[in-house]
Amino acid sequence: MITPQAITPQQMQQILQQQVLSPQQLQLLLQQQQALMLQQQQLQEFYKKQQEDLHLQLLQQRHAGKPSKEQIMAQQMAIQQQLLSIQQQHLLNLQRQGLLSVPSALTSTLAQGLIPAELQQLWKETADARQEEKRRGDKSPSPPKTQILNHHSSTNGHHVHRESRHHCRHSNRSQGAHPLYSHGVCKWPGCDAVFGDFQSFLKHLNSEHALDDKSTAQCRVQMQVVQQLELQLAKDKERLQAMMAHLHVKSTEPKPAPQPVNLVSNLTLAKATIPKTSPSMSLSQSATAPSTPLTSLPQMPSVIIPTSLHSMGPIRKRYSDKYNIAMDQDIVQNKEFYLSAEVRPPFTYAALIRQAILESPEKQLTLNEIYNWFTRTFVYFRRNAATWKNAVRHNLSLHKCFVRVENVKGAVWTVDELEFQKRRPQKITGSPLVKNIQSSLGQNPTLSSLQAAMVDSSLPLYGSASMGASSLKALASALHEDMSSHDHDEGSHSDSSLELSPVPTL
DNA sequence: CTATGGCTAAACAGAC
DNA sequence: AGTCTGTTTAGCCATA
Repeated sequence: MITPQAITPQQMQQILQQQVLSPQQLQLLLQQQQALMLQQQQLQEFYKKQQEDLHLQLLQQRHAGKPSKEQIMAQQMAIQQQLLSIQQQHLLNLQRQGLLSVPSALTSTLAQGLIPAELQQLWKETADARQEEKRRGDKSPSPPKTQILNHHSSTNGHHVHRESRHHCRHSNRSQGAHPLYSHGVCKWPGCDAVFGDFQSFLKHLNSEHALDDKSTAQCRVQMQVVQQLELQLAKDKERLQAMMAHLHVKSTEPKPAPQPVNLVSNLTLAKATIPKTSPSMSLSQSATAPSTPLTSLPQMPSVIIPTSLHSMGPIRKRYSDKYNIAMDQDIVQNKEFYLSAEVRPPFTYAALIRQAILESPEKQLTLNEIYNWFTRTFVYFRRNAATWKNAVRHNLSLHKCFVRVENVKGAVWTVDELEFQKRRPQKITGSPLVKNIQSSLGQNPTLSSLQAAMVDSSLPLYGSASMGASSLKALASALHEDMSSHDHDEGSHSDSSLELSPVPTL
């Protein structure tokens, strides 16, 4: 996911730490980010609506006659293209709004930390964008885009600038052509100061938004926003290409595999709670219940980080024991996933064995029943039986927490919970999210792209707008962290992942 | 660097 | 004899 272009929240935080900014200034930046997120949400809503419309049309078609698969695909592609247009437009808006005043101000000295090459590139991009826009304005404005943008013009937020775009284009010639000035309002991010005439605006711009720490920081943030959006745009373009390619090369439609609910966040959540002694839900109970889409679980964040893949070999990081709430929730919630994907569950054998035993009505199982639980619950354990069965036996013998009880029918295994809790807790340090991604990508370089794709595909179909919002939210969260004290604990690292917006199921 | 935990492999024994 | 169950040891790796 993270390309060299993208800057992680941690890096962002680092950048911001170089600045001397007051909490108020940071607050301003945060507000700005939130406003941008709002815009992302608008995009998302619009897209969702398009999907709903499409769905409605499909239903009608179904009633009317046979649905044409080609038509559906074509419609989906049309929507994808519309989305791309919106994103492109959005990018242009952002570039113009947040960055165009920079060049004049920066000719004197470069702000600390800003690489000249970076700025040059930035200027070039913004200049290109401006030229592009001008050219388009001089010729004919593309009607579909305007239409699309008007589609959600009723939303609030002080960064809604679709109308101003129009206004700009017409008023630019007469009123000094400043993209930061529209409708008598200063369009510098987070400013919104009102001016009667263009001259007073210019005065304001030079005094309030001169080259200082604050403006530089805002500029940086805007750069990040633009970068994120560009990334997103690139991704959506790629997706569109894939869709088009798919339509040309008709292959068998791959069945979307169930995706795991974010385990990392679960664990983080679990850290703040007392370890439970019994499972909250038994697997047998959930087995009879109709399977619900995982994304519909309201309390669950939607970031999905698979820890290993089929034939990836053993993973070394196991989330063990202390996090058994997370564990049984993970197993229950990702039941379908574990049953369809040959993914090794990220728990130790000991934890799994305990889970198996505790799920049984009598809280005791024979060795064979434990085996059965493993194969029943995880596809992964339907292969290499000799290996994992040996490991199960080995664990049963090795750990004092497993107690063998002689029965009339033979022997059963039980769990000594006290002994189990005594075991040394596993600490998860740093940001679990990042660490997890890093470790999983780093373990097998040859599979990194596959894994990246897996992480990527965990995002909802067409959920690109929400993705943009997520990254922005992470950005905002980084800002937020910077505003609060720096002595955050382990748990706070996952805040951004926890706050990621739930994505719509299409 | 050391200790510890976890996984895999394997040898071995006893029961069935 | 072959399989299952259970115990133990050893080596490797990752992490604290």
